[in-house]
Amino acid sequence: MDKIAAPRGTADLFPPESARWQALEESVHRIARRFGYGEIRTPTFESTELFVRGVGETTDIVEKEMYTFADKGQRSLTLRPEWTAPVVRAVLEHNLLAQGPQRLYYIGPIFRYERPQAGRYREAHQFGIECFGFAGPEADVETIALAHEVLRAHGLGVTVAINSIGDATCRPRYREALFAHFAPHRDALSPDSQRRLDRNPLRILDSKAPEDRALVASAPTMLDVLCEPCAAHFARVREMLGAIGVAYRVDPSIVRGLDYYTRTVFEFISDDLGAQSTVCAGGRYDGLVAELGGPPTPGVGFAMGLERFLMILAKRGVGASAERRGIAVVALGEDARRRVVPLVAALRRAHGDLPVTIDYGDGKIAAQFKKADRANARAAVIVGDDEVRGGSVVVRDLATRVQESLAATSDDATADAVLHWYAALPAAADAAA
RNA sequence: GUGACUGUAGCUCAGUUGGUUAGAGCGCUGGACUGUGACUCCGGAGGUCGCGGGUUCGAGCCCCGUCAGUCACCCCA
Repeated sequence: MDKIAAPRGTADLFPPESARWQALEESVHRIARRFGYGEIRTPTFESTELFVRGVGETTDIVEKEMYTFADKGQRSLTLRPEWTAPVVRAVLEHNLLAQGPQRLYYIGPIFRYERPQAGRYREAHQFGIECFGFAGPEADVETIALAHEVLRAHGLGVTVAINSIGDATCRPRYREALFAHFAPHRDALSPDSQRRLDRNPLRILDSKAPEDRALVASAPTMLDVLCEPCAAHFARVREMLGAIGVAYRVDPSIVRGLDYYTRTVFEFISDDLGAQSTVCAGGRYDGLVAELGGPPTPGVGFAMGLERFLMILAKRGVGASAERRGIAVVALGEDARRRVVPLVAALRRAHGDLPVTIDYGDGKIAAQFKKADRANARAAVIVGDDEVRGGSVVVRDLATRVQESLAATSDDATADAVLHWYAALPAAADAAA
């Protein structure tokens, strides 16, 4: 087969699926704006160095998942595997922090070289926010509240799982405590966890291996070891989440994979996603801005996987029914078709919002009605030989099958008459009943 | 990167222990009905059986490779 297919782990998008994406994107823009966030767009590729420093040299993303290439000038570039590092880079490059705290959101693709499976693709799309300049727990809560609102706005009742992974003071202590707990039982751990023990003992906590379960359950939790400022911060986060009515559950096994997180981390999890159950995840990253060469600046944010979100909505059948809307122009014969072109233009000009379609083919009237019906048009405007001769158009309500004849004069006047008639139609739901 | 399962029409799928011109439903299209969507009836188009190799007198079916999809691991949105 010499047909070229889309690369592995990528997908084409077209109607009616693309309409679901548009609806989600619009709602996400609206909600971010409502929280006072402004959109940031950054290049699709960046210097490889940005991700190595920003995400962490020993993370899986950097070690094996990046699309890295050399351009013709021998620069090493990488397709964006995540948004936080590029956003920080842009904020620093344009010195936005000089103007005070920044609330930014983004929506767009990321690229990771992974084996595709449910909810995982090589090109995926994320919506997320980054809030810079607020060290207090209010910013953590606002971030969680925004994510919560996006999910809630689409009818998902969700509980956020939260944890604190401490800061530079207490996290090293916790690593030691974990190591001390697991090391004596090294041989009893799963092979993966034996490896984690040396590289990053925190990762053992979310192991799925059954042989690890008992040891994980008896392990000390981060919350036992938190330094006093971190403990106070976490307590305030919990208190305020309760105050704004966001349901949460403390889950000490949440550790997050990227190096830059500090203190609060959280995940929104869904049962509808199979093994990739996280639809949205984030946390605080107070060290990242300085790490990338900026002034020490606290930050907190999240990333939401749009494919995963849409997957949940599809599974729940949310937003499945499209309403009947718009006008299909039916022209019978070449003469009528020619004369109807200006009328179609006038209809589209007159009312920017209604879809106006026309079939330029030679199909007979029954076929054209069928197409209009399938396309979910509400009304048809019919022009045939009789109408051309008599100076009229027939307008038909496709929901009730009731039709009438309107006088046709100038194209603009006819368009007005048609739209006036359309505006008076009963609601589609009533019409169907 | 590891493992399992699956690739037949636009879609969903049949296809007997390997055996003539590969089928169905839906969709598309023409007609019955020469200007009205449903239903019914009759006709038509649409397939290099993912691709490459092998075994065989003969492969959609068996074997190997490869590409892709699906699911899980690792990891992550």
